[in-house]
Amino acid sequence: MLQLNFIRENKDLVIERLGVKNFKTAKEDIEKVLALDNDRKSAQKNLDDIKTEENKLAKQIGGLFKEGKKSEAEELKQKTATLKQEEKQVGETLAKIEQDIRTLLLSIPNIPHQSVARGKGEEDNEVVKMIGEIPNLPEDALPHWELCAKYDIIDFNLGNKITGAGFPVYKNKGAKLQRALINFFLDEATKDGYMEVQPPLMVNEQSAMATGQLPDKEAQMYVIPLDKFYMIPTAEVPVTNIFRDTIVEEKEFPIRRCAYSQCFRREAGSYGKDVRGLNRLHQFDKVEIVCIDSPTHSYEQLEVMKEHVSNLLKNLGLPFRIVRLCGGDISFTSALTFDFEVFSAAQKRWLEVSSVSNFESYQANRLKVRYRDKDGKMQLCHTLNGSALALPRIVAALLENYQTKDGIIVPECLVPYTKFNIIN
RNA sequence: GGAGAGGUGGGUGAGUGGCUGAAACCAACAGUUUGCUAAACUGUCGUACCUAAUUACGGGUACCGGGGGUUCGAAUCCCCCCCUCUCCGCCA
Repeated sequence: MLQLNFIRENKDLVIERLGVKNFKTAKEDIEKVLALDNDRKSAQKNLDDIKTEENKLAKQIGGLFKEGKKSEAEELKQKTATLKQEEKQVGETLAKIEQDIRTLLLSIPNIPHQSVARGKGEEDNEVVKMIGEIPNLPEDALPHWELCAKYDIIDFNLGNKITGAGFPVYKNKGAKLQRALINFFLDEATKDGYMEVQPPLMVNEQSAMATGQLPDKEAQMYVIPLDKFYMIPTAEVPVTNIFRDTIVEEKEFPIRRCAYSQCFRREAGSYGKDVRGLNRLHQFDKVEIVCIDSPTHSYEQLEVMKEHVSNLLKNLGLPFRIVRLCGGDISFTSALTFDFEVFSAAQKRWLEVSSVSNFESYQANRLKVRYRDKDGKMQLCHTLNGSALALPRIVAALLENYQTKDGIIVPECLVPYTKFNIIN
């Protein structure tokens, strides 16, 4: 969430920038939260004064008891009764105000970076780069779901039986290809300085809150009701939460982590061609990279991460484009996001395979990840993350783009991992 | 799942109702000493919020796993929850 002090000092900017995100109630909400904060301050002062008085009296009473002046002590005790009542009242008022502030702050999205343009949605995103050649496939080229059946490498019907739609079973070379991609991505991330971690696949409420999945995206997660756990929609959640409530050293920057995890998403409201085959699944594999750095260096890190993702796609030989998300499409918690989309040549569609974002201090404020700056002051860190990469759509593009009449050619960089160079 | 023990500042660890925001030690930082290193000595050494002030000397409040209670007063007593350890049970 946004820092209240920042909002107070940059009120107009915040309102203007929230407008870019099409956040309708920006002006009211910001004014309301500042008004509530003023109320909070006076209530706080009030409460502190009452407590000061109580503390003084308590000391006096203690002293009187020691001197054996019982009756005087009893007299003072009477005085504390009214104070305690006041304290209770003011305390309740304060607690309510604080709760209101928190609820309101949680409902206000992050403000977008200066480079983020206004826009309604996907259609207003800006393509900033396009790399690679779009392959010329013959007219009878098959979409990946048909290739999966033809070579018996991914079985959607089997998954339907075992669990339901969106939970495919990978078989034979399909399963091996998955494993190869995961290892390739992890090795590349390690080479670029990301320490590998294996996080839990379920998280508690606090973790989901800290990275911003809760409260507003609860419907996108699978919930384990008995234990109040959430299946992770991305490794971003557990990996970023590694740093929750910690103070890191400036000399540790940039902190880089990578993790392979399976991701679980309910994808409520998706339909049609979007969910065909591997295009949108409820369970999928992904390697995630996470970075934590100081506010002065976070945007450099964003570039470094974009470079990492670009290199992966270049190695795989997939044509891709980098898209800067507009205000209408960027996520609630992000300040700046670049999507990477590969061209899936048989479907003739661009598929999002990575999303690289700088959250600035928005997540860090909930996470309480801080560092001490040069003046010894506590500062919130900036957090960033990106997919590197999400598997299913990569697989879809690989299958479609590399299909030949003899089978599907495996890109060179993967052969050391798959130990085969064609799927037939 | 059952029984017991325990959770204190960056770390170790003292503290069972007021003199404890918290001893001591270690680490860290600054300084003195020194040809250099080490040692020794001196000082600093939590966070958040409120308030005063305004670029610097303050005052107050809260926080000893989390929440609630008893009390004039709680790290200390009581209740609930979470976590860790030991033993038993179960199990990959």
